[in-house]
Amino acid sequence: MNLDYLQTFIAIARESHMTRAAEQLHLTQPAVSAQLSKLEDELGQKLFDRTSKGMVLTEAGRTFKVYAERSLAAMEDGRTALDELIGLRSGSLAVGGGATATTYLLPPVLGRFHEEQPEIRFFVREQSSQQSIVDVLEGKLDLGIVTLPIKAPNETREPISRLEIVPWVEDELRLIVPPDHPASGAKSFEWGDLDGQPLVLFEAGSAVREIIDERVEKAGIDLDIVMELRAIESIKQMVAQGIGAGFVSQFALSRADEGLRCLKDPISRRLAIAYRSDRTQSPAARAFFEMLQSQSSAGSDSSLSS
Amino acid sequence: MNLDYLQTFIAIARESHMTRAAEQLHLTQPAVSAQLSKLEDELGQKLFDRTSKGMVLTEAGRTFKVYAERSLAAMEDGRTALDELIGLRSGSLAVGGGATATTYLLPPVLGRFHEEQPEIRFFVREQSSQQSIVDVLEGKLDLGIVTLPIKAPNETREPISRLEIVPWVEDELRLIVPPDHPASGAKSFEWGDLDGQPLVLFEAGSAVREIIDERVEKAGIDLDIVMELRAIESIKQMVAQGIGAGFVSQFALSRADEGLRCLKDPISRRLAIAYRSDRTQSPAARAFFEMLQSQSSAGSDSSLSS
DNA sequence: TTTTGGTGATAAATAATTGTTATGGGTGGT
DNA sequence: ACCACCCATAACAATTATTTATCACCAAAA
Repeated sequence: MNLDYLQTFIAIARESHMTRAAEQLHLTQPAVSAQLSKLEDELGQKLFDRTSKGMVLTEAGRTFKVYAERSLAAMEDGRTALDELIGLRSGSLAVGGGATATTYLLPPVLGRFHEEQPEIRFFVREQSSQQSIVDVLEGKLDLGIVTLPIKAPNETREPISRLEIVPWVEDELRLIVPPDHPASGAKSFEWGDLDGQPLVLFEAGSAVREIIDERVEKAGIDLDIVMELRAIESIKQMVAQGIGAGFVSQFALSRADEGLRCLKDPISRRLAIAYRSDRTQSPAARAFFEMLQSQSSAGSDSSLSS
Repeated sequence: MNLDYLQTFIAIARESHMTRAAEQLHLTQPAVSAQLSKLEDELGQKLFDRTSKGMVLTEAGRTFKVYAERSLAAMEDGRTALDELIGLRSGSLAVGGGATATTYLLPPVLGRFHEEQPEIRFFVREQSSQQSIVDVLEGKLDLGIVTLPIKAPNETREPISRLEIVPWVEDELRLIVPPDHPASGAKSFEWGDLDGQPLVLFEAGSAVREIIDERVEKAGIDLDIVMELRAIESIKQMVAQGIGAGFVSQFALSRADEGLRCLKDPISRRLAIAYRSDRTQSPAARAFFEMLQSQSSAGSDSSLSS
């Protein structure tokens, strides 16, 4: 059963005239005649009475017309819905990332995107890079903002082969210290300065924590970790309260020169965008991905709010 | 665009597997593949991501699926609606007729029909035979109960050629007189008896009145028409009140032997069923027509209530 | 009455679509 | 490295749709 038949049927009903309907449909009259006959055969009932003046709907025809129009309208709506997806006039976007990304990097970009495409709905999930990778592989996320290097996950059976990792922005971790700390006001620090000092760190398992742990081990010092937290703002508050020093992303600091840098060996990390290259990206995801990339190259300042 | 494509699309989405979908559809895998490709080409977007494990809906696919199902459901509903028409589980029926038919003849038949086909809706219109003919020709009525002979109408441009007139029941007009009338209790009358007598008759233009007028003229007598009415019951009431004698259909009388007959030349008329033979009769109309015919042959008694 | 103009239906040839069989490329598991 | 399974593609066959030309029919006009 062809939907064109329904279109033809509707046209004949509208015109009450087969030849005129044929012209409108850019078909010849015999073609229309054949289409209608097939439709009638398939439905088992005559839809029109043929008169010398034209076509008159039978009761069956009047009854069926409603449903034919409904069916065609549904298809038309479907086409429109797909066009809206492409035109970013509808659709949704799921993005995952760590605390730094979701708290400081994504909001300005999301704000700008939302301004341009107000009809797109967002889902932003703060979670570990590992979890973001898994979710991207399983299709739960369109895009994941992760810290490099990534480790292959073992919690999923999805193949990792087509996971695309595109480097995004470079981040540097800075040491922040309480106001009454000896190093307060300094521009830099060395690992030896931290030996035995009380520290407030991200909880184990986070990407930031792993970087710190690795550096600490290399420096051969002992840390006095007095607190493990999940939120950057919490760490900043704890440090301000004098509980200890802590490491946070440069993007979490209001001024670019804030925080102490490790001069000899800057604690840098690269954030990347992860997605499945073997899955069709929704138009919204593609558009947002491109905005992410243009933002990273344009604004090298810490806020990214350009 | 073929509706089978939508069916195929739905099947693939349901199975997440093209080959399995093909089996269910009794097609080969390449056929299904081609259908999906055509659908995707027509919509301008990929509906599935092809993986080594099977098919995964894209956002476009998820979006479109809703509309595809809606379109298919509408067609299915349309088929069901047509089947219900045939099975007399839905539909409507418009019948027109004169006072005798709509008041005394149709009710018992309609009652029986409604008992058998309770889902059919009726429209019964009491009007002149002329108007019924016009309405049948214009498609406003499925069937018309008319008094023979019919005259060609000139109020419509519809061709009269295909108007089918099927004789139905024979009716006899009887004279009814007031209780204190000299002829009260008699079985018959002659036209001479009515000369100068007060009479209560149907209004001019009705089929019954035309028959009476014709006979009166032939008999060469003068009538004292004191009242013209439209409803049979009104005439009976007026006669009962002693206002004058009147003519009514035998079917309007409770007993078959009631009323006075014109022995020498019974005032008979034939009622007929009119319909357009060049229009498809709805299943309900056909069924009702057949019931009308079987009733007329079966019950020759005055009530037709068998 | 015959004629004429307009209706949709039909026949035959052609065009387009659809389906099948056979095969290939790619991916993931053994 | 191979195998099994997925879908895509190619070539051919079958089916379906469309066009052109023509017909039968009806109604209105001559």
